[in-house]
Amino acid sequence: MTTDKREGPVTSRDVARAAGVSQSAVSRAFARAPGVSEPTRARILEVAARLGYQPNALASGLITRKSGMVGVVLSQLTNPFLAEATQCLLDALRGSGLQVLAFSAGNGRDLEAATSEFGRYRVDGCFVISPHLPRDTARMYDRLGPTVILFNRKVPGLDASAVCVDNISGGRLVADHLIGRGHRRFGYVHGIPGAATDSDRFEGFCKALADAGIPPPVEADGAYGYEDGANAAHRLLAGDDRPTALFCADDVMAMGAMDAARHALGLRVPEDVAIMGFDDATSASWPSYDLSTVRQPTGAMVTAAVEMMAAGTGQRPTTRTFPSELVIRGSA
Amino acid sequence: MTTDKREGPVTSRDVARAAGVSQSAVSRAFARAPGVSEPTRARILEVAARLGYQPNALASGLITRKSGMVGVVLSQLTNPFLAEATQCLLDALRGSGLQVLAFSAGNGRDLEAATSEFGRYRVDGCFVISPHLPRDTARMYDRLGPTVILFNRKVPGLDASAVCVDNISGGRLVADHLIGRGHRRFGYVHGIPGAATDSDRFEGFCKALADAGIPPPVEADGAYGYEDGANAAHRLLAGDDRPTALFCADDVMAMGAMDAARHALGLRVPEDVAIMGFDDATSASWPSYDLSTVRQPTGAMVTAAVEMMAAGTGQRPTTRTFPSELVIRGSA
DNA sequence: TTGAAAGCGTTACCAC
DNA sequence: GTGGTAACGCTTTCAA
Repeated sequence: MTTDKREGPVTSRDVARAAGVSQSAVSRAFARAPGVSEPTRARILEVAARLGYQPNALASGLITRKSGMVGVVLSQLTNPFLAEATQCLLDALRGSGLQVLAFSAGNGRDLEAATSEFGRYRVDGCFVISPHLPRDTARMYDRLGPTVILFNRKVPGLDASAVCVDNISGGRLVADHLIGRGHRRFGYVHGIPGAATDSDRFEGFCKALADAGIPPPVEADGAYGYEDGANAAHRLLAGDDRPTALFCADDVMAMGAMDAARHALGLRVPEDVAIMGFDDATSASWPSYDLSTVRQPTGAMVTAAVEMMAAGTGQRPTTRTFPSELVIRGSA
Repeated sequence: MTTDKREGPVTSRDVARAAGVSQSAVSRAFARAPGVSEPTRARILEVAARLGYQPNALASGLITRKSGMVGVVLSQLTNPFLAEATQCLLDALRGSGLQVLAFSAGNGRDLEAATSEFGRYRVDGCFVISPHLPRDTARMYDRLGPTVILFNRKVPGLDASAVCVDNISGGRLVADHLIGRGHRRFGYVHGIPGAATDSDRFEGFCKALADAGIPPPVEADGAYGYEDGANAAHRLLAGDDRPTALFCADDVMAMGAMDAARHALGLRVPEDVAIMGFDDATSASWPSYDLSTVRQPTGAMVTAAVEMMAAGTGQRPTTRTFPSELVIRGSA
């Protein structure tokens, strides 16, 4: 009837008083713990619902030393593949009952800041979906304690778990396909310098070229952005003896390159120049681009990542590598 | 030298012991609070750094009744505009020192779940970037307590703050432009049913048509996805007396419609059919689409949203509406 | 099955 | 300026 004098959210004590039981009983009722009879639990739950009681996750996290949150370092949501992967991870996490402390990291320094914040909030683990991953991240693992899982990034010297696609063989796949189509002069558009996603794809690509006795590709810098691909295409395709095929380290750059080739340079794709990307972002399949690319099995990777997290801290750090799959469309 | 017996993270007591001060002193040193001399603070900070101490945010949140976190309901990261807005919001929040508890909501029910989780974690406020926003959300505000800010969604009956673009005048802008270009037969592709973003744009569009004495558009259903736009184009542009101009409730559907028109139906854009979207997602400017659209001032909207959050709970709920701006490109 | 009591790691209010 | 001490709201023994 009369509202209590207490201000702020209702506590388990309030519920206890109203239900005529002890505070511990309320706690047990909500924890689904034994030690409370079914009738009392029912009454407690009912009273709690009437009062609008919600257990304070901060308090329970404090005492159990488990916050119930996992950190997620995300970045470049403007990149469709990264956005898709992030969405997929968040959805998968929903099912595990863990809350997500999100941290947007634009660069390496942000990643440091992320570890610090995650530490303060005592996250139970953390995922990193970032192409920027400097070596210093090793310290992250040490300082953080809980399980760290890297998405799409394997760092050899680092004591953290990771899921990633086989970038090296992905690069080979592209080269082999292009060679099979008769191409002999190649260009490669780099992703973020130092990222394994870039260097491995490049390595696999070059190795396959070398194996076939073909000269290495001309290179252009990039950082996984649309403009990077467009600029690279301008530079690489301007000359007279231009490459007949371009491999871009990700789909977005490939789309930029295609647009530049077609609309700025007046070249036909794939007749004048073949272009391939990496990721198989959904927009790669749109007819305007119809981009040949290498698919990353995002769903399986995310599932594995969440499983590894669930397996917990006890595990030795492991890297699960997923096979990359060639997706042939019209651009090459 | 010797590691302490304590397991788990180091606490302020540990630091206090090691620095030869009281635990309260450590607290004050970290809170930048007065009541601790500069020399002692320096020593405390140094010892803390050596020990790797980080204040437990759960504990401080418990006592201050401020978790330092804001909830963000996000959805459809696969939609470039939503992804951009989300990224923008997260970055803006970074600057305010607030952590982000992210919740991915695919539909209305998820939104309910979000309020519950946000409640448990005692978030200091929350943002909702979701096109799915059922009426029930009114209860959200009541149950949550802290400031709620809706992004891109105004709900008349609801006691929550919101930032959004002027969707009605945006719809008018599109109609007027198209009419000026001589179009007289129109089609409209709907977004998520019931969303203000859809109904307002539709309303403005129809009103302007009516004002010019032009019959209302033929309509097609959609839900802001690429496929929706493509399907709609198929349906709307199949007949003989097809519309000469299509207005899609967002850019992604417009791109789907363009692709279908061009590649499946063999129509030229804009010669055979003009197509316009809404949002001005970055990919709208890519030459493959070169899409005429209505820009939402994302940056300004996000800034305003964060400001409103900073202003705090004391404020009366307000809605800030931003002007929409026509962006003319090649598709219309 | 139940309740009392001891923390969890902070902040805030006291005296000194 | 400094150090005790009482909360914050919960989980978890431990007796009854």
